Amino acid sequence: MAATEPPRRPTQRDIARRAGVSTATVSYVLSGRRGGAKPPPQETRERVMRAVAEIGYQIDHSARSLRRRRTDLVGLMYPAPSSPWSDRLAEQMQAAAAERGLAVVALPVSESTPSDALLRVLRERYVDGAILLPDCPLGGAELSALARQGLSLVVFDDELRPDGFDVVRQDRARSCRAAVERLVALGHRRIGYLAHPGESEWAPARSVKLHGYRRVLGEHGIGVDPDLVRPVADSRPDAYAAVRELLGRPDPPTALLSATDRAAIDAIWAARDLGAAVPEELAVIGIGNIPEGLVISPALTTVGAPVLDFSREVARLFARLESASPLPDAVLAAPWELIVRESG
Amino acid sequence: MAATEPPRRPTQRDIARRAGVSTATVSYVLSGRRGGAKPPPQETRERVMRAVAEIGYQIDHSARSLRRRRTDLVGLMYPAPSSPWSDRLAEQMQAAAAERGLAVVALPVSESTPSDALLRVLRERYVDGAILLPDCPLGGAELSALARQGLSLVVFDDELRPDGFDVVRQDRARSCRAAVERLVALGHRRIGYLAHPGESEWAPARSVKLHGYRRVLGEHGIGVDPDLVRPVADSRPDAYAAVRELLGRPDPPTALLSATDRAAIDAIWAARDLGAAVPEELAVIGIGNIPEGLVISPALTTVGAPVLDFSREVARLFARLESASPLPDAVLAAPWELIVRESG
DNA sequence: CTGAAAGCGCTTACAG
DNA sequence: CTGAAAGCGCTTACAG
Repeated sequence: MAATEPPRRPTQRDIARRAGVSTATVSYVLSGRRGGAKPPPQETRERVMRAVAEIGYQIDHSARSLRRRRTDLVGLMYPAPSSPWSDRLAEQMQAAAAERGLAVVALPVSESTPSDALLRVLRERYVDGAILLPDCPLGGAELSALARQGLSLVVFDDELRPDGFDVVRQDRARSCRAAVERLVALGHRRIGYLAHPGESEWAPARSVKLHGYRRVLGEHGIGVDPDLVRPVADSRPDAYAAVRELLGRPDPPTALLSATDRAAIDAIWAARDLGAAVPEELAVIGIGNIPEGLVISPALTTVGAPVLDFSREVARLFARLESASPLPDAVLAAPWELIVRESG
Repeated sequence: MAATEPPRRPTQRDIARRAGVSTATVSYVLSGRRGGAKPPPQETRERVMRAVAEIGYQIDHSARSLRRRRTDLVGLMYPAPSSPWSDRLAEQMQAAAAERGLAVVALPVSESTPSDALLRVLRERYVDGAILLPDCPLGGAELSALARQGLSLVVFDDELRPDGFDVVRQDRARSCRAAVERLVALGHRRIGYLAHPGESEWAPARSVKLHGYRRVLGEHGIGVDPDLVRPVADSRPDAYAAVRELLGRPDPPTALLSATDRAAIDAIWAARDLGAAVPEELAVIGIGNIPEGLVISPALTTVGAPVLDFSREVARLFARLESASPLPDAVLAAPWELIVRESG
């Protein structure tokens, strides 16, 4: 048996030997293309393909990439956990990539382990290009440097200036403020906030939600009651418990803004279970606009992208990837909106 | 300006030239290791590192991989959409990988575009190893072939025999049947099933849920009413609408098994909104055991892994990866369980 | 202590 | 129509 045989992947030399041709011919047959010249004749192709099948040859990605100066891989980087948005984008990228024979890898960056290894995937050219969802740990200078080295990049960010890479603007801060404005306009004065865990320590550019909450309250002369700001994990019993607790206070909030739709949904459950009518006794507005917000009753008022579609952004990445000369920088507008439904 | 300058990544030759050393020395300095010999002296190291910083050099992944015969990349393949389970596994893999200086890429395979390009990531050695969650589109023969070529593989599958790769057994079929058994034992005769879209066309090995549902009903002499089997998309208004419709029938189901916890949760919402008491008037059991099942009230009875932890599986992948000689095949038991809470 | 050289597995202009 | 050869950017045994 071959049990202890050292694993060696067959190479094009093995194919060439077996088919009685040169490695050049093997390569021509496998790639199907060949400069300007005609492809090898049918007979030769068959001999090569037979050898490939018999040996079970698979091309070596590293060698091909080194030689061709491209990896045929694109990445999607996003802060973990995944969401319907990152899932959808991955799916759309994959469809577009498949048409071109490229593969897509997802690069979830965990809050807990902001792995340097993950950034190396971009820096060391594991991929030819990438789409970066908001709040990935890369600064403008670094992105420019990557772009200058030929990496194709489409970056979701509301502040960065494009510089060799494209930027997608969502105006998240504006629409988060609109949500708080709405609650204030509805007459609410005690407005709670379900924060991302650790959000209060984030850089300002990242904590647009908390920042907008504070700012709008301030503008209306409403002080921020720190007791009404609760960090809760995404989609966990935390939010439910926090809302139970908030509603049990002597001076409970009458409205809640939540950094995530999932926590907002948990909040609605909690309110319903406690017999607090939503939105009459507790108005709830989420952030993110995930599809589940449509299912709960009352339907979730939220802030987010109006449609679950990234065709433009995906098209832009591939346009950059395929363009012979560097494309001019683009700014794509994909603004978030306040989506008023029933809960607030 | 360098706007039209063709992007060229600097190489170790550029560093060598600038630092006045050979490329061998650059490589030694950068890698920090050097066969048995001592590393270059401090002064040389500094010169090299200075040149690296000034030029903004980043190593080329393809070239390094080709030479070292390893990519320092591991993959996590799973059927899209992502779930708390795939997220958690990605996070645990990433933590373990980061300790070793490796990166993790996620490989979500979409039902709609079962991309050949994605399989190439495994076949063509983009990665050194991978963990495959259940229902990835790779057969036993193919997995064995990949393993024989030296790919390290840990595969979640209830049927496959390990063969150069390790297998994690969850016994999903058994525990799905246990869920139906429970409903029958509770006296239910009209038991509906919220299926994965397209599940009835899946291969038997993949449709363990539907199959278990049918089989147990058959064993108890309960005919399967096709009207009670509804395909619904994961986490979408579908499930909510389907349950509304089912409960409006003249002969509504008194119990529901759902292929996903999310749809089960939607079902509970729908029942509550219609004033049907859960579990008294409609018992609901989900499959998957996602954390959200704990939040809804009544808490979701479900089937799934009892704890959100993949340390053993992750450790096993890295053991394979790091072992000089091929490890003997392992079968890890990580059985799903019926987790009885309140909803059914 | 350092560098010249070979070679990883491909691709591709080029010569025959 | 086909093959010999150079070279992509690294690493590493080896010679000096």
